[in-house]
Amino acid sequence: MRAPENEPAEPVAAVEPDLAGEIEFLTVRAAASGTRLARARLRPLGLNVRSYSVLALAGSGDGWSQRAIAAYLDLDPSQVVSLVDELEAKGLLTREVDAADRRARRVRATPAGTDLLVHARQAAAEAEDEALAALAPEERAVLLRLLRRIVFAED
Amino acid sequence: MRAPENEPAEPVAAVEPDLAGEIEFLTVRAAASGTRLARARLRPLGLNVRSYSVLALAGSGDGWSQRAIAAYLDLDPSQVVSLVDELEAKGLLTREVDAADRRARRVRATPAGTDLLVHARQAAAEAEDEALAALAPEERAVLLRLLRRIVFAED
DNA sequence: TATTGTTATACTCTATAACTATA
DNA sequence: TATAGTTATAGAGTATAACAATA
Repeated sequence: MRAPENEPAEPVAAVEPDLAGEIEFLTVRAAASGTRLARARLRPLGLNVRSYSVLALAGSGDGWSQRAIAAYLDLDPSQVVSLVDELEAKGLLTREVDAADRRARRVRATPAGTDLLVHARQAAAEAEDEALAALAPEERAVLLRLLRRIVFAED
Repeated sequence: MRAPENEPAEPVAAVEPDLAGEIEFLTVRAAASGTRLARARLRPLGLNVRSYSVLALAGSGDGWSQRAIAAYLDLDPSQVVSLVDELEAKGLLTREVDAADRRARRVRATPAGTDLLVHARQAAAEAEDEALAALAPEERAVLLRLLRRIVFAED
């Protein structure tokens, strides 16, 4: 699967493929396979990757606004609405008007949501471990640091 | 954008968010923003990220089969059909029956496709450079090597 | 029997625009 | 005038199943 069987013995290409040398290409592939693994393990819990992410935020802090969730997850605020709707309908989180700013809604996990989150985090961790099986712990730490730099432009 | 404005002063969470510590989460975010940058730069050329990838393979080697393209790009073979259809209709590549295996089609870039590919590769390189602006060249090399290990399970 | 390409379908994810209620 | 949430819609990406031609 990693290489085509029909690579020519003597290349005559005017342009080399070199996609394997493009970080963008590899990042997209890594993200896709990681998402696939995570999705498979979260499905039995009734979650997908995005609803898991929202639930994880709802289960932390003291009530995220939907705007803050959208910013943190790099989603459009309109996408957060349906994710929160879905989780609220399942009784996994609550959405309450913020007394200090009545435009905003504070999203918090319910006890049931917190319980599910424990299992979901375990599932996500297993998926990550499987996706990164080729890397030693120190290498994973390096990767984590580099990705943080890209995503949050920090360090 | 990187952090919510309403992080509590004194956290009371039963479960920490910690998504920023999950490589899966960061990889998906990095892939999404990289794709966004690449898409914006490829659009004026009439390409999206996936049609660019297929064209890049068609412009290299001596005629990839659609099956090999699917395996290399981690796409379902049925998805390759419509991508090749689209590029063929634009005259950017040809699809010919393989004489040695009449089930297979050999996909090759036309001169017009090769010309466009030169500009598309430049556009992709610019998008990558923008996406990785936070990293020094040596760090990009490290990232590249780690991603290759994950995606191709090699090294 | 197995594989290549194909068609079809449904679902998930992403991008935009417009609207409402509050500030 | 700007911001938080909402609704609606369209497009891109992904997953599956079934089929014809060929091996």
